[in-house]
Amino acid sequence: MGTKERRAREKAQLRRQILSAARELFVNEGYENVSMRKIANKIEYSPTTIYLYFNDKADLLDSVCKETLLNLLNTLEQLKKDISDPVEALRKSGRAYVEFGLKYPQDYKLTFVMRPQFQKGLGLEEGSVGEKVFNYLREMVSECIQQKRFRQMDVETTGQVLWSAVHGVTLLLIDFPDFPWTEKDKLIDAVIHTTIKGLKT
Amino acid sequence: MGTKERRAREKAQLRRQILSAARELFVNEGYENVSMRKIANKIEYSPTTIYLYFNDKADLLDSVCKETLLNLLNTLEQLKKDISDPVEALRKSGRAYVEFGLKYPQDYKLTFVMRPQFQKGLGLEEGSVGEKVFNYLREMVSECIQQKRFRQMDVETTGQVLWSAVHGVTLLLIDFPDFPWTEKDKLIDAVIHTTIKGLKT
DNA sequence: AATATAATATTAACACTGTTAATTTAAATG
DNA sequence: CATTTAAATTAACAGTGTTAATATTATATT
Repeated sequence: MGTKERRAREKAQLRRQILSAARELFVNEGYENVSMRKIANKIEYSPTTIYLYFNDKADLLDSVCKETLLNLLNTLEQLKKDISDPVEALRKSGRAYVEFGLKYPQDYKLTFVMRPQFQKGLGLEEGSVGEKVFNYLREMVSECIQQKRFRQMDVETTGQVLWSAVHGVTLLLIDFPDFPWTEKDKLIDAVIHTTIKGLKT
Repeated sequence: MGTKERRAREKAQLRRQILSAARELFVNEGYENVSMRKIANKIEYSPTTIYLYFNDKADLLDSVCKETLLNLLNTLEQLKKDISDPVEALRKSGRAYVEFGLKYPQDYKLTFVMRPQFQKGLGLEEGSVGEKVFNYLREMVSECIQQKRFRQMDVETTGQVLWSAVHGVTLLLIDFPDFPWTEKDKLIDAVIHTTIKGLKT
């Protein structure tokens, strides 16, 4: 009686196939310039088939973004293991965050800029992957404050300040590639260093 | 013989009319959701008339953004006059920048996020308004460094760090309005304060 | 094995989109 | 009034997201 399971597996597989085609197109050509028909062509199905697996184009975007966040979360949690000093861990995490954004610039913009524009519910709800990412940040910050390495500002605000800094530099580097930036690595380090210095006791 | 001038005036006026209709629609409904036909309806002309005044939709976006930048520049330069202390001026400018973004969130996103996506040339070229805005930042930062109020980092990097911080917090507040942010003013102050503290000697 | 049932995929259609080319209307000049 | 020039319009094209109705395929039942 494994037919049902097999069908479910097959369905899930096509779903993934659609998702990966969508991601590739979104990333390469931009969300706006990708049509359902293009995605359908890529997977060699009719356009309407997609609607059997996703509600609409925004839902497709949602699912792509969810994957991106999971990806980011994994990257960050890999990193935490090897570092004991909380400030150093935060520094490295900040770097990893920005580098992730620059490695997958379109994914990053899709997730943190486009998605909120199309899907009002911000994707940081209870239990969401987005929330997990922010919780990761919370924990690290909390550690720094508890160990009195940071001045006694509340965890939330401190975390949000850090997020602002890395989010800002990531987007600027993505959106204005032709701007005469300081050497990229130097700038990223300067942003993180400055912010952390500003947070210290 | 003033007919020629009158015609030119009329032409300029219609141009402005199109521009302001476009801005209003872009801002209220989002660039993507505004069609040329919608703009045309609003000004009670046929859609194709717009093409006599602008190359295409992206050009329209460009012109709207240029106005926004001019608006921002004015806001900032107003402010500079009344403040002698350069660090204080920078702090106030940062605040004004973020507040400008929050006051016209759609304009801000249009200018600093959407536009670069649609129009590759970043709008910060020689002589552009965008360049003027960044020059404003350069000058203030330069003052702070010369007066040894900031540590001796190069002006470019320092400016870019500041821009990252204010850009980041502005966009986060715009894009995730439902996130449990620290009280808004407190967060903005924290971002600016932290960054400036991190830059000090 | 043939048939009924359910799951899956497709075709056709709707009301839109940005943009171009050809045409009409209006204004200014001779 | 006639002619030239400028401005605005209509018609059209190829494309969009999405829905409803239809066809096809695979499973379950007799």
